[in-house]
Parts: sequence; structure tokens; C-alpha cells
Amino acid sequence: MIHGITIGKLSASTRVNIETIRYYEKIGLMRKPERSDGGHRIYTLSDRNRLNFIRRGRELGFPLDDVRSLLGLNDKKPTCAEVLEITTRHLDDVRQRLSDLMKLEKQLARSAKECAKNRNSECPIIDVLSSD
Amino acid sequence: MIHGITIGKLSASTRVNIETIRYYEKIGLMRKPERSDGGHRIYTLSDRNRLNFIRRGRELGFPLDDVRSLLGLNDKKPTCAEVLEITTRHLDDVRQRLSDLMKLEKQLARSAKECAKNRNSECPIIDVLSSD
DNA sequence: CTAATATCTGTAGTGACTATAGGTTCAAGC
DNA sequence: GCTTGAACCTATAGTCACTACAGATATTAG
Repeated sequence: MIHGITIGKLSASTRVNIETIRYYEKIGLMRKPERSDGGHRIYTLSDRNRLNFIRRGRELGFPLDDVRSLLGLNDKKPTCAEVLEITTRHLDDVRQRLSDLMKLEKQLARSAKECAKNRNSECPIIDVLSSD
Repeated sequence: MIHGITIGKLSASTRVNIETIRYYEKIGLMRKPERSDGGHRIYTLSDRNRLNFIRRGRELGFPLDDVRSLLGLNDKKPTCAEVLEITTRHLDDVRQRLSDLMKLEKQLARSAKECAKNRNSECPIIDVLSSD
């Protein structure tokens, strides 16, 4: 291949850490690339596309197992319906986490506010944590 | 023992898993309790209070290191100002995660919607992941 | 006394990396 | 051709906060 890419260049051009790339190879998300005579990994443009795919999937919060499915590594390329199913499940999960975090934010914000205006007496946050 | 609580009862009365209680002991969040002749852990009401404190802290999303500080295990009992500082930092973190998740939710929801009304052609979600 | 239940220790696994140690290869400049 | 420094290699351990075993021992109810 005329256009071999070292792992460093691949890392720089995809914004994925070198260690992470090697980790993806270990768990089978990235194929094992060719090696130079000295044993350095040599990647192709196709590898770069795949890695970008994985990165974007991760940026959307998909767990690596979902990314694996989306890449078609579990069985075949997923149908559009299957992709939708994975996405919908993930979306539900995100919404659940959102709802949990919003409750949390409210509680913390209330505690912090009380604490701020009540600097002399017993700490209200500690009280909350200690109360039965 | 009149005042002894077994780990099972402690677990049931605090809704903290037995394994988690032992883990907290290992990392020094819970003190080492007395033991029965046979070697079973025997807890006191004070242990139960502490464990409830830890559980509530975790429910508010504080990392264990923060809980440790709030318990006064790092140096002394924290002042109210220190508690507020820990809480505020944690709140900032929660708000950051909230903001990230909201962006995520938007993107995923948009993708899912497009995918749902577009079942025949190329999958829009895969397109997003593949695009440069 | 027996049988069922509870508890014990220790280790490994989870997810998705990140960090380190100690070695080898590559590419550029002279 | 040689040197040097950057890039790369493998393997292992650490992160967080648990959870899940396996295999042994203790306790308790009947």
C-alpha cells in the first residue's frame, strides 16, 4: 500500500488516543493491521474510516457493544430497523439518566443554597446526609 | 448479643449490599467491626448511621472520595465552608454532565426520528456515523 | 442433631479506557 | 554510515464503585 498510516498519524487524524486504538484492536473492534518489518502497525484509509465511525458512535454515547453491532461485527450489517432499535434503546437510557441527574441537580442546588445562607449554624448538607 | 447487628440485617436496614459493606470496610470507609467467636461481623447502631450517611451521599452522586471527606476521614470533620465547596464542585460536575446529555438527547432524538420516517433508503443514523 | 441459611475470605470481572515500565524501530540530520 | 531522539512495541496494572463467583465455615430453626 502506498498510503500506509502509522498509529500516531491515525491517532492525530481521528482524535483517538493511541492506547485506545490498540485497545480497540485487542477487543476486536479494529482489525489487526499489517506490520512494518520492525513490527509497527500500518493502517489504511479504510481503517481510518472505521475508527472515525467508532469515535462518532462513542461521542453519541453508544456503548462499545452497540458500536460493535452498528458496525456489523456481531453478525451481519444491521438493517435500518435494527439500527433504529439500538438507537431507541440508547435514547431511553440517556433520557433516564437525564431525569436522574435533573433530580440530583435540584437537591444539590437546594442544599448548596441553604448552606450558603446559613454559614454559622450546623451544616444543612451534613444534616441531610445524617438524617434518618 | 443484645446490641449486635449482623451484616445481613445491616444490609437489609440500609439497603446497601453485603458485598458493598465489606468493600467499604476494605477501603477504610467503614471501620472494622467486632467479630463473633466464629468470625462474623457484628455492627452497632453507630455503624448503621455511618452507612446510611454513606448511602445518602452516594445517592446524591458524590464520589466515595468526597464522601470520605464529608465523613471527616481525610483529616478532621470538615467545616461548613468545606462542605459547601465539595458540594458546589460536585454540582458543577452534575450540571456539566446534564448539559452534555441534553445535547446527546437532541442528536439521538433527531436521528431516530429521521430513521423512523425513512425506513426504505439508506439508514440516516449509519450515515451520520460514517460521514466525514 | 440435622439441614438450611448466613457469613467468611479471596479473587476476578465489569466498561472503557489510561498509565507506566522497559524495550525496539524509524527517520532526519550530519 | 552513524547518531540521536521521537515514535513505536508489549505487557501489566490501575481507575471507579462495585458485583459475582467459589469454596469453606458459622449460625440458627426445628
